[in-house]
Amino acid sequence: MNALRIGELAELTETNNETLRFYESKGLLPEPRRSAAGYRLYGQAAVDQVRFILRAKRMGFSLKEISELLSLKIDKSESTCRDVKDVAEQKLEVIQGKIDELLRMQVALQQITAACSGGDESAEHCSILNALESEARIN
Amino acid sequence: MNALRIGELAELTETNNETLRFYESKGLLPEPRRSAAGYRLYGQAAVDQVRFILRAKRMGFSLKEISELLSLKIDKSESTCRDVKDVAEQKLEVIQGKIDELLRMQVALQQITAACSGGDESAEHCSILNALESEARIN
DNA sequence: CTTGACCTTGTAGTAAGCTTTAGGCTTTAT
DNA sequence: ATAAAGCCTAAAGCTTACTACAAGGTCAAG
Repeated sequence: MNALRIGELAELTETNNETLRFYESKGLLPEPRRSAAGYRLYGQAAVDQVRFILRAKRMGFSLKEISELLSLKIDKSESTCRDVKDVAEQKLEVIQGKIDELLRMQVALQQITAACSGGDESAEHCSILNALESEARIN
Repeated sequence: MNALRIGELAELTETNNETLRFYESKGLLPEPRRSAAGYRLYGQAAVDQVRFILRAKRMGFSLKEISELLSLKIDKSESTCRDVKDVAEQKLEVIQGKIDELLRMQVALQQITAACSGGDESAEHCSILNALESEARIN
């Protein structure tokens, strides 16, 4: 018997009932079959699909993008490998841009914190504040 | 006379009037002086501060985090050099965490896109979809 | 002296991604 | 048998970061 109720699915996938119902309402999860009492009953496919959604989310895909990915998955035979790769490569570019900017800010902050004594004296002349205040470009 | 009106500040910083007023309302920008008619008038400091905000935002800091960064700048005499350095170091940790997370996402996506032919064939066997679908941990 | 661009305030709307609340059945454990 | 735990729906609420009115005042050009 592998019929899961929503709470069990939630636990297995480390989400919660409300989020699962929300995903269903957004079309990210198909409407499951119901018990006599109207309880949602899920099988393994639902577990897989929720995990798919969560993995994609961790990759930085929005729910909208995920439903695009899911429709590629469903339409498998309709879409090409190229379609799928394009979506992923676009994501990679965005990620690279964010990394670059963070690295630049990191270097800048490291430089100014290195120049700071970090002592008990008033921050009046603290080099970090001076650096943030001044025109001195941080990147 | 380097007094800028809000539209000029917006243009210089590539934002818009509404966003600048919104930032002011959130305390990210100080209340500027006003002309006789009540128009906001800004100087160079405002240009710098808006650019600071936008840079920090591009780095992935939320507006709330940015206002913390800015408060370092403002509380000068209240705090010691150490206080300031502590906050800056905390921010560095946040930055490092974001970088790490993005790097993990990047590696995972690179691996699966590398394995994908990206060709015109049906996505039936696309390795990206398989990777996302399968139990196989991507990160 | 009026047209149009630009400014003011305040309020409301938007989008994403949930979370909470309310009121009411169902199932399970004691 | 009854109470706790779990499920149901519908709708409202929340947070972030804007964006868009509405109704009006100001200013430079022609």
